[in-house]
This record gives sequence, C-alpha cells and structure tokens, in this order.
Amino acid sequence: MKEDYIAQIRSFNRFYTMVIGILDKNYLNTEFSLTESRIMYELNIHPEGMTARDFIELLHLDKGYLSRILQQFEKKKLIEKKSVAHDKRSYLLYLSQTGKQAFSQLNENSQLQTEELLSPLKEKQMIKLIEHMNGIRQILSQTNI
Amino acid sequence: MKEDYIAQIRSFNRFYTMVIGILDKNYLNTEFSLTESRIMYELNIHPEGMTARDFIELLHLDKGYLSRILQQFEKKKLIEKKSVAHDKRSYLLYLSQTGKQAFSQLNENSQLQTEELLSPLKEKQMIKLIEHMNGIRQILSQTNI
DNA sequence: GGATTATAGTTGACAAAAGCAACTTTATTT
DNA sequence: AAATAAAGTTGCTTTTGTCAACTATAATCC
Repeated sequence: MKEDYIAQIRSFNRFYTMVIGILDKNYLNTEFSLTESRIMYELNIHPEGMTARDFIELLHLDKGYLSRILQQFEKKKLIEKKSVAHDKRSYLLYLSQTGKQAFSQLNENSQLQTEELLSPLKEKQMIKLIEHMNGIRQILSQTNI
Repeated sequence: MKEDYIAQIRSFNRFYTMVIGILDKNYLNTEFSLTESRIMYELNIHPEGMTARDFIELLHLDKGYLSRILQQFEKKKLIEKKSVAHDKRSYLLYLSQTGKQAFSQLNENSQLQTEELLSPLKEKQMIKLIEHMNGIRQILSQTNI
C-alpha cells in the first residue's frame, strides 16, 4: 500500500530530524546560528557573489530577517558589498578575508564533530552510507522537493 | 580520505535539512508547532502514558518550555493527566479523545502532503527509497547518534 | 530516622529566531 | 510619464526556546 510507504518515509524523516538535530547541537556553542552558518556556507561556495534575493530563494528566508543578519555580518566585517552594475537596488555579497577565516573555522569544527560521531563506522560502512545517501538524492531529484 | 566521506555526508545533511524543511512547512498552517506535533505523535504511540521527563529525554526539550506546552494541551483538553502510583511529583500523560482526534487529523494531513510531494515516484522507486533509508538507519544505529 | 541531596515539574524573566507589513529607492511595464 | 513591481530596510510583533529560582516529593546517607 502506498500509505505504508509514505508512513515509512515519514518515520525516516522523524529519525533523521533527530540526527540532524544532534549534529547541529554544536552550533549552539559558536557565535553563529544555524541560519547564519548556512549563509556563510553559501557565500563560501559562491565566490562570484550573491544578492540578498539569492539567499531568500535558496534558504527560504524572510527578507527582513535576512537583512538584519547581513547587517550584523557587515558590522563584524565578515562580508563585503559591491553594488550591482545595472541595478542600484541590490548588492553582490562576498566573504571578506575575515569572513573566509571565520567560515573555515566553523566548517572545520562541524567536520570534526561529524567525524567524531561517525567514528565507530568502518570505511566500508561509510561508503555504503554515502551510497544510500546518493541514492536518496537521486530518487528525490525526480520530485518537486 | 575520511574527510571526503564526512564532507559528502554533511552535504547530504544540508540537502535533507531542506527536504524536511519543505515537508514541515505545512505545519505553519496548523494549530500545532512542529514540537507540539512531535509531542502529540509520541503520546499517540505511547498509549501506556508518558511523563514529562520522558519527553525531555526523547525530544531534548527544556523542561520549562515543555511544561508550558503541556499546560496548553491541558487547557485545550487534548491530554489527560493521571498521577503516578508511587511518585506524587509526576504524572502520566495520555491523549484524550479530543487529542486522539486532533492527532489523527494532523497525521492525515502530513501523510497526504508527503504523499503528494512524492507522487511523481513509481512504486519501484519508492521501494528503493525506503531501502536506502533503512540502510542509513541501520548503519547509523552503530554510532552514538 | 532525620538531615542532605536529588528529581519532577512550575513559574518568571528573558533572549533568540522568525515573520509581517509599511516604507524608500530604483527598475520595469504599459 | 504614470503605474506597477522588485530589492532591500525598518519597526513591530509573535513564536520558540533558554535559564535560573522555586515548590514539592523522593532517595540517599550517615
């Protein structure tokens, strides 16, 4: 029955919500919230610059909320603004040197923490885990998610 | 390299955070928050009753926060309290008839919404998806997650 | 068995995270 | 040129979550 499949998938979602929750716990001790970290992450992988709009669409953020986060980032000199050529309303945002450093620190911590939690796994299991993850991504890519 | 595996796993986590986020969006239109829904869910699968402490451990909630949520639930007559035999400090909590009904509604909506998002998938893909999910659960069960 | 310590849950005060709507400025459409 | 739309900001509010102090009961330990 289709409902059973869905129920199982929802069960996995509940389970994985907890997994992600545990992995995210350590953000609580850092200077960045989860959302701020995601913004930093996106800035890092987009060295060509991003606009506020890009973030709003990518991370589904409220524009007022985002605006304030970016203001903070600016105050802390984590980002740099560059006005867009033909549109004076928006800016391209980049990580500054300080920002790159901060992100790198953040990223490393998160990497280490994940590594530690997964340390009981043998290499073979880790490879299997990643295969499953890629399988899920591939299947879900056919939906509207 | 181990770091590469970890990086891939973290990448999946970011991806799946979005998936869960999309699936959870519809809670915004209901009378229950995500946390409240999780509490209702747990109450539903534990007809033998649960104490506040159980929730705190299971869902990692602050006890003050939980206390207030449960007060609300009581006011709405969604739950019933029964004092524990040999401990006057705690209560066993159950869904009331009203609560069961409310949960059932909630559950059905969530089921339908998930079903809709996954509707492009053929049965075979859904089975494969669930296999991957079970694979992940099984592997992660060997860690401290 | 009485003092001490621990646990369950409540309450008050507060902070962080997020959402909403009105607004300004610049672009686009008609 | 006027009307409409879009990008981002600001003020205000709500929701969500945290922390510490407190009450009442239970468990532990001389």
